[in-house]
Amino acid sequence: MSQKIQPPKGTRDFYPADMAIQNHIFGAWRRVCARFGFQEYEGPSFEHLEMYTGKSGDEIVGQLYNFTDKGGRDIALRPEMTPTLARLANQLGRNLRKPARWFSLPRLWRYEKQQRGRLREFFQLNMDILGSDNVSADAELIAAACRICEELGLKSGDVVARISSRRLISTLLDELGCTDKPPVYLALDRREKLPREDFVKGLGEAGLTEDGIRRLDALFDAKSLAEVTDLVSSDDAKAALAELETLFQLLAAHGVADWCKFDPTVVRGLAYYTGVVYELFDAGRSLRAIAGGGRYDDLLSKMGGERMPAVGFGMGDVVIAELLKDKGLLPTGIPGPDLWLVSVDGDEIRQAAVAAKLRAAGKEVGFAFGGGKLGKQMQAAQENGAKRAVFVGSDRVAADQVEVKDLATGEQTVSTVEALCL
RNA sequence: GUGGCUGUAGCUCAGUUGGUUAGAGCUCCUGAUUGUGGUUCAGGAGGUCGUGGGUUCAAGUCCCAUCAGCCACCCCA
Repeated sequence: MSQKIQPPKGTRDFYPADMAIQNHIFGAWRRVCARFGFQEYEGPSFEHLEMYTGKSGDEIVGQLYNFTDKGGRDIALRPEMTPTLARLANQLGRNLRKPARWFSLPRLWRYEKQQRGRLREFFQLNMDILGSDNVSADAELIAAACRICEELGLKSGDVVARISSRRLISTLLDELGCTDKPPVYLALDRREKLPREDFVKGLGEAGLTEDGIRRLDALFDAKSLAEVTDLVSSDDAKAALAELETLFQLLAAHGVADWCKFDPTVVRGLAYYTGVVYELFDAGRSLRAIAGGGRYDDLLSKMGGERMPAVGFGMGDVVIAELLKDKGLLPTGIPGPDLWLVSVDGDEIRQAAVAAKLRAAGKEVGFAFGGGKLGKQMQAAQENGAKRAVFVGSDRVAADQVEVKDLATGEQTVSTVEALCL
């Protein structure tokens, strides 16, 4: 047993039953994307290493699967899709029809220690809208993320989209005289984890006064947008707040208000977010984030293109599958053919001919090789997930007839191959 | 990268204070059922106890290392 080669750490094997689950999730992703008018794109599964180091610095290399190819090029398996998307968009330049609504289902790789909901190889739905400043685009994506959860059988009480705004925090920090924002974002992101004094100290070093820290606390403790109104005074901050209010009106119009909640503590560690940010979690918070995203208006220009407002989110396949499993919402068994031929007289020539005729008519047909006892053939029909058994070569019916048994109900009827082709 | 827990048949697990041929359920195979599956009954196959080393008269049971899994931290694109 130990001699057998195991799959590499953090990877998964997909047996038919696993693929059925995978296809269940992918199917929901594709259906909702289609309903929202998104178009699918793809890119290479590996890119130049600098595409990732340029954005996040060299320490990112520790989390990449990278290598030098035979031509001496530094290559990395893609750990995320957004840089590839940005590259594609920048290549198109002005030929990109805006706003573009694009989605992709990339397989991604990250060299990380695996845990529940986090593997080294996984899939992630990416939905992005390029070229729209409008908050309607933000709403569109949040609504899509909620609809995907719904499509998979989850209820609004199972999942909550926690929504905040980088812009709101940023403009408030301007008001408070903050000179160095990135460290503040980091501190805010860990507000619940850091000891209080470290939190206060960190903010103080970033130029915040005691009064400023008090106002930040008030923002982070706010349970609704209304509570924030009194906390902001600058025009910029008021505009950011108004944008959030519009967002929630739009989300209500989309019919996903029950799924969404204003939560100022959502900051997201990623530096490139500039506006609305959100994360979807299971209500019990027992798992990692199901999805996360936001507005990143400056990213494409930073990657060498022209300014291009953009919004997007990513939803991994691992966490959502865990949640569906916990909720008992995963399909069981393997998908089988509609029909399973059972040869009564052992005439495999005739069986093959019947199968060919049915298949030509578009029917799904399987059968056991080499015939065998009817009990065995019936068992094979069941094990292969067939819905109906078709007895071919029965002497109980006319030569051109077959007996058809519904495996779920046990009901058996007489028919003909021609009738089954319809 | 740091810390903790775990690793026994294909799967889920039980194995007393270290002591004769390592157990159960499920799965699988065969038969009851030579024209019909899912139920039931009977029988059978399948582990040297993750791997390597050490302690001991004796180790699945103790110690070390290593690999793998789980959990937390870190990180989270």
